[in-house]
Amino acid sequence: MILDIKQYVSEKIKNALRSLGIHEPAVILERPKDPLHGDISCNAAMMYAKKLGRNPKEFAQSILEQLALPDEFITKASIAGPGFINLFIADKYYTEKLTEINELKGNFGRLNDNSGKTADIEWVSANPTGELHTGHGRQTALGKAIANLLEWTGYKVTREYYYNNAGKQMENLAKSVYARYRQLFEPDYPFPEDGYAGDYVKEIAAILAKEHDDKLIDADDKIFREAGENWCFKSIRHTLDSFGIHHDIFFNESTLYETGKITETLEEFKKRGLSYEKDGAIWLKTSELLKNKKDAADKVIVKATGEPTYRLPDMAYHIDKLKRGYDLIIDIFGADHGDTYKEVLAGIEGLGYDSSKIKVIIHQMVTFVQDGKPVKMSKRADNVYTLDDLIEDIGADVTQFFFVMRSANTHLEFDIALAREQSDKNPVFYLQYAHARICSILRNAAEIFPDYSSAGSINYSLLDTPEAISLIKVLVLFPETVAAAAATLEPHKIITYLNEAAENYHRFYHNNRVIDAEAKELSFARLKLCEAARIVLKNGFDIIGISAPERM
RNA sequence: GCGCCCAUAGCUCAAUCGGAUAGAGCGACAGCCUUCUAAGCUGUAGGUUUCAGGUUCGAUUCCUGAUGGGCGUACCA
Repeated sequence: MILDIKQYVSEKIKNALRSLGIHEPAVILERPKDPLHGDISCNAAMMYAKKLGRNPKEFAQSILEQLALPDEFITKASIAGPGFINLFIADKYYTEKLTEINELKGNFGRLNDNSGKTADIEWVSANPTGELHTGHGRQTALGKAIANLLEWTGYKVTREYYYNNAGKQMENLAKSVYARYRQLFEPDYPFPEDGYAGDYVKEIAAILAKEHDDKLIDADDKIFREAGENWCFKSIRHTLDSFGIHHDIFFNESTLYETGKITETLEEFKKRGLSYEKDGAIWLKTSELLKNKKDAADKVIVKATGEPTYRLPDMAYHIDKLKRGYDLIIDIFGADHGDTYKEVLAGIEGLGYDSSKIKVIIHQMVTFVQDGKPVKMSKRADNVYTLDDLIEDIGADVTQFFFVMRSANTHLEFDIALAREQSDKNPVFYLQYAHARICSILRNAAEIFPDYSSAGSINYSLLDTPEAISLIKVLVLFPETVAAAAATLEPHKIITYLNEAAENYHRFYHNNRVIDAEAKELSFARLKLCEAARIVLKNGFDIIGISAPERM
């Protein structure tokens, strides 16, 4: 018996509504918060009673009569509150679901809602002008989890990094490297006022000095730019690597120039009368293109110097991504980019492209706190606390978890002291501990019951304690949790769910002795439940991007 | 000024498409280890969901306004 209980119930209620005169009934099913309200509740009576001029509770009764309960899967039904229909599902349904979990293992929770579709997610995309710092952490972690989440719903996912090694910022890096290099020979040589102050620039300069001594003092900017770029990019990739992130594509902005896509886009704007010249620059009529026209000013897309501003290549880039034919395109930015992406989307829409496939995730800023006080971890200071430092300090799992545990559109307070804590206070360990605990039991079981792994049929009906039933009910919800999290691109929903799963497991463990040499049949059933719990936790960890330790 | 985001327990945050008695963790207090991992479990205390209206059978959720905070408002990205 493998069936989707929600679909079963939904169809049944729809039929009941049809026979009561509702032509195209929409049925919304929910899981009540209170277990006393059953396993599934339906608000159809309240939704339709008014249209029919009937009392909701009385109408609920009519629906109930049409349902002909109890049946094989629904053991009990009741009407409660203002007119909810509450249904109680047979334990048998849940216990047999365990078989499904244990068979699917690492695939339990994988959906095929989007199989055959492709998605592209572009994130991090920091310019190679420095190391990744803690401010990059949130989007780095979010992108990692969201990419996983999309894969779990069936998408074939391309992970992409937009790489910009041209422009003013890079020149600035070149000048900064040059100044540091020259200072090695002339300590009084001035450092550019807005140069990159980080120590890493000195490190780059030192490498150049070691290789070339002072022979580069009159050398072209290019050599300093390249040295800087290479060093920074290597550093960024190293950080991503230690975070377990691997991009499939590093899309170099310069290719947009080389292939003529920038000029092409610009010409198209001109042709459509969406741009004009003023003060030597080319302006885009963003005030007309933006949907929210209030106070929207036109923006420069080509500076008086002839160089495009970031907007133009960004638009050409998104057009390129659209043309690649993905079903879904995701960008992740911090709140400081909140306005600019709208200009980019408005621009490409102005050129006739459909931007509805592009979903932009804007996450709010992160404050690092220690002992209740904000801690500065900015890039401006000479001694920078990098993302690498953070990972080294608290570990990749904790870093990933803390950045992903809150909804992206709310400000994140990152408690660095709590994150450092290798104890029960740390919410990551609560989850991982549950996993390690299960692994330990399974190891013990292998010794005590050598025949467990080859056991034939399992008597799941022995899983009849409230804790066991409650745990199973939570485990069964994993696939729909994945669907819900993916639908809104919110991986924190997985964490909220995993907390509930872990909590239920710990309670089960505490009240139900798993291994009992005197009660083999019961032990086997409970071990199967443990395995299922382990699978769900592990799969959830895979999505949010943390490890599943077997020992702690 | 204008735009976007946010406001929920002492603190950090959840809350299913608008659902029933708003939930966790931390902190506080009180219990549970001669049994499979106590990084665990159990209990107590803690709320006018910032405020004022509106829509609805029903609002933390949607709408309007106010207040407070974050981020933008570049010929930087």
